[in-house]
Amino acid sequence: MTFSYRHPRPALTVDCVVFGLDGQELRVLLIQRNDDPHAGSWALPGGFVELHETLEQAAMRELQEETGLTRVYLEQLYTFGGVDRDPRERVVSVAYYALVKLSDHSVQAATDARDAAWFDVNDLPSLAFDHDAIVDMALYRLKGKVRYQPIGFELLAPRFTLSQLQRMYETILERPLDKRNFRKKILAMDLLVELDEVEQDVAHRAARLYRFDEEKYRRLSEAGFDFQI
Amino acid sequence: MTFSYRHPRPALTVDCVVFGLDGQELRVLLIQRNDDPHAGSWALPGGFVELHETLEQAAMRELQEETGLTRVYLEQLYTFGGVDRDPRERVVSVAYYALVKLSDHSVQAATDARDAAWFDVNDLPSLAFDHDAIVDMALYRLKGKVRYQPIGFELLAPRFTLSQLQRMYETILERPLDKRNFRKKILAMDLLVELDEVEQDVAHRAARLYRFDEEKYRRLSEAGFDFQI
DNA sequence: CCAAAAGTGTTCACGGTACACCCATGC
DNA sequence: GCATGGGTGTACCGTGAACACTTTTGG
Repeated sequence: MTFSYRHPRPALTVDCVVFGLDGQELRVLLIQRNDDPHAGSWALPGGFVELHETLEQAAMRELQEETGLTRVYLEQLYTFGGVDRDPRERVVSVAYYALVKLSDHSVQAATDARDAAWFDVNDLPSLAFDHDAIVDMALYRLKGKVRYQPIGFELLAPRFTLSQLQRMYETILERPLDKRNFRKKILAMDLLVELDEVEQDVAHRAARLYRFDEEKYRRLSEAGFDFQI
Repeated sequence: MTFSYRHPRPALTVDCVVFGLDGQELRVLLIQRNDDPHAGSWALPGGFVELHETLEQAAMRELQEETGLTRVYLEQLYTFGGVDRDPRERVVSVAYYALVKLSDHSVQAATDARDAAWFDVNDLPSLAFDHDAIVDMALYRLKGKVRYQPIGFELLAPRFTLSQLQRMYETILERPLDKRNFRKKILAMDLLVELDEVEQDVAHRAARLYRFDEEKYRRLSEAGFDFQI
């Protein structure tokens, strides 16, 4: 079966840059291509947009199919429309970036998938198509956005220590932050809820756990509050 | 002649939100649709992406064809992929926003075009498709971006007074700025070149003219300088 | 001489930054 | 008892915000 149109059309795809935080490293989830072009190369998960689904739904579906991931934080990044992005034909791709909690078991499974793997963002293989440029832009966006929107929490477990939170910012921003100033500032925003729990199984004084109060953040930001690291 | 594909494809279009500054008003350029759907409605200029052109080239071409505009500042905004955006079939649209100098003669011509007109951004007719949402997002982006990137100059004549510059920011940000603080801050950035000219034909003390030093801005921002209003 | 906008400095409050030591825990 | 990170306060400085009068020019 074929589909005919009066004018030629570009193919439309979505591609996802999935970020995860592994200790002190920011990682990106890549899949290994089975088919040409670029068979064997690493590439971003993604695929063709179906007629019945929105772009975001397409991105979610491809992530699920190719990496097993569900319920990730997803945000549109940019649409790449270079004429020669794909050697076969004209393909326009709407790129998304996603933030996932590597503490989730669902992600652990994907990590073991034979054709999907996490790579240190500073040590990526060269990627198929223009996917290097897409990753670069995603990283740039993440670095910018994490400072004035509380999206970084999407990379952490629901309960975290202040040190983990600080390490997350240091990793993404690629610069050290002062411990006392960081705690003063983040606690002054009054968006963290101090839990009655501490870290377990650490070989030193156990740190207090906190969670991010999303509900309160929503209320405050509607009232004009500006998150800022 | 028809074009056939093994899988169905969404149509791909570009739409442009063109902003211009007319004294104290921020305006948007709209065109009146000749054909159904929404014949007679006002809509954003835009149209189908051809295979041989990039998305940005498509946006430029449509602007030229429908409004006569050339050499505008153009930036990708967002890609709208709702399933029912267009009643005829699935259409995905890459939206751009543009900033133009209403002082340009080329723009004056477009203003007179029988089916293109400038509207006060706070008094728009209801628009075809989801174009209201596109304008809303463009406005939101403009308000955010103008504060930390010197794109506002794209709305002014090449030579401008400090009062005109301040009015531009007040119009976009929709809040008054303090004259002395504004001048102190903008001059401290040292990105304006004081010209040996003053305003002409005004019924009061003539103001000094300045121009924006793009070259210097480029150099400084590569060195990490942050523009900020 | 009057109307209209141009042009110009100082003070204060607040937030960012720099900086070092004691504490709790597990081994 | 020692190694490891957890947890805490103060002083200084620079930037943002508030604020009012004199000057220039054309009509």
